[in-house]
Amino acid sequence: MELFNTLTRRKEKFIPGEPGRVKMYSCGPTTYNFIHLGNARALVVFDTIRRYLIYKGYRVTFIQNFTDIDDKIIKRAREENMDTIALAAKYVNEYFTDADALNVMRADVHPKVSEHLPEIVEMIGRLIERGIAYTIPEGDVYFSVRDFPGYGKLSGRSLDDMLAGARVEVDPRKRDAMDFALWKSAKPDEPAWDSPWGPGRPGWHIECSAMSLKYLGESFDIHGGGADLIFPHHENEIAQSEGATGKPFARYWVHNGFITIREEKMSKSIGNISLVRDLVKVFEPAALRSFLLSTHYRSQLDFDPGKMDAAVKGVNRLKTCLNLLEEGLTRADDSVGTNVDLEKRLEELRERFESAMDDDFNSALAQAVLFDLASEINSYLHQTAQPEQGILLKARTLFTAFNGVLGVFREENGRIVLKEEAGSDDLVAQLLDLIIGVREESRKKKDFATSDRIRDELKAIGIVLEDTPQGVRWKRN
RNA sequence: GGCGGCGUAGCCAAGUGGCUAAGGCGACGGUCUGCAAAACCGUUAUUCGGCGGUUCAAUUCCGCCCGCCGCCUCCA
Repeated sequence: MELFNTLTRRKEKFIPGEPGRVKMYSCGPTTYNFIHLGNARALVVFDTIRRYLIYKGYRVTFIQNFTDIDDKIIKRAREENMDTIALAAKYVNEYFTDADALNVMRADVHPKVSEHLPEIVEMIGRLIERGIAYTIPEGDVYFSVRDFPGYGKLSGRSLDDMLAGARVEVDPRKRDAMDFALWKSAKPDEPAWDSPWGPGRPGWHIECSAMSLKYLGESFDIHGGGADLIFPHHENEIAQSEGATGKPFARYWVHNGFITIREEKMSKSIGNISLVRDLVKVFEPAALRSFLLSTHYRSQLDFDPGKMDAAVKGVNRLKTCLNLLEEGLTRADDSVGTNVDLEKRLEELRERFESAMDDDFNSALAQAVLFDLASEINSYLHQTAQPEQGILLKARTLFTAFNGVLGVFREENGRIVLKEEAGSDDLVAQLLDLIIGVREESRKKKDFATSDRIRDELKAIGIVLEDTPQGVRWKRN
């Protein structure tokens, strides 16, 4: 298995620090709002990577933090006249609603900054002791980039380059313009925590260093996040962690590309931020997830409602296949001879899927294999009146295995579930049975005017009827 | 200014120094159907932005040019 490592800027063979075990950390959201499509991409990308590692048999420990202490939260809380912790807690809950909708697995631990102040303070103290952080009279603590030799190694730039291109006004209290805050002293009405340097709050970057250290140790395998985090966030994390422990931090750095909306950068000023909350009202999560995985994770991905059509249709094709497969199983026979040819092709599909994912998690190619599997299944079912049970079960197992990695469809007890919502289903089903029965009578009498009218009008309210040799099928559109 | 990416069929999107350039959507023809739908079968890039170079051979490597985009500031 190979993955692209931002640190070395090339694909590398993946060798975990401990055989059979993978420790990974991904930067989670700052909880001051609902998550948007860009957050969703990062979530889905790292969830898929994690799922594939599990598929490969690794024991994976996955940590994703919540930044629940932050300037943006303070600002938002003021606007809403809320307590910062309460506001952050609210959006942590909202986060789970959206992440669950996207079929993103929960992390093993979702640590919050607010619950790790002692660890953070401890780490800052260590950096001061080691002489790579310093305090100023106001109570702020800064990291001294000149005292950490490797600064810039992740983003591939030198301190001098950065200074030349710096656009921010330099705080004269810093020793170097690139020094960044580890601890910010509190202004009068800001939330504050005690520390040896006075009341204040942690800087943005130190939390990930402190929490990854606590849950994964000094060195771990994969650290991920959006490409925008490479600098300064991840660069600073490396400086803090390696500065404090003297050990190499994460071995592999994985970054996902950005999402644009209709070819435009997603930003507040353009006003084109797409919230997951709104998107799932329009598109089913399976289609969103399929869309997010239809491009390689490092590439930029353009979201356009029009482009979602292909994803929606594609997912429908997969769903139809799953339904045909289940139907095929009801008329399958276990006494028919084995289909050696198909069995061989299924095995080839598994190999193709794995080599796609082994190659820097090429989910676009992996999805193509899933579509090929659907074609194989449909084709077999089409040409076989009496399908063989064993091969169908194998095909279903394979489909489920692929889906288990891509996470397109929800699964319960190892089986894919397609029903999006329950509820009134029983009544709807009964009414439809009734209507379909009446329509069948018209069809028998060749009263096609009536039968077509029923079909057309059902279609208008979102119910599609399909007449098949196995009877009438209906589905919601 | 510094760093990086991209340009493959109508759209989205993989990919490879030489073997039929994946897959999805769309379109077209056929099978099935009372008609549809779904599914199946087939067609849809002699060609991979342009120009040069390396090579027996380049879409794939190198150079230049054109076009597009991202990061360098809070941001997934």
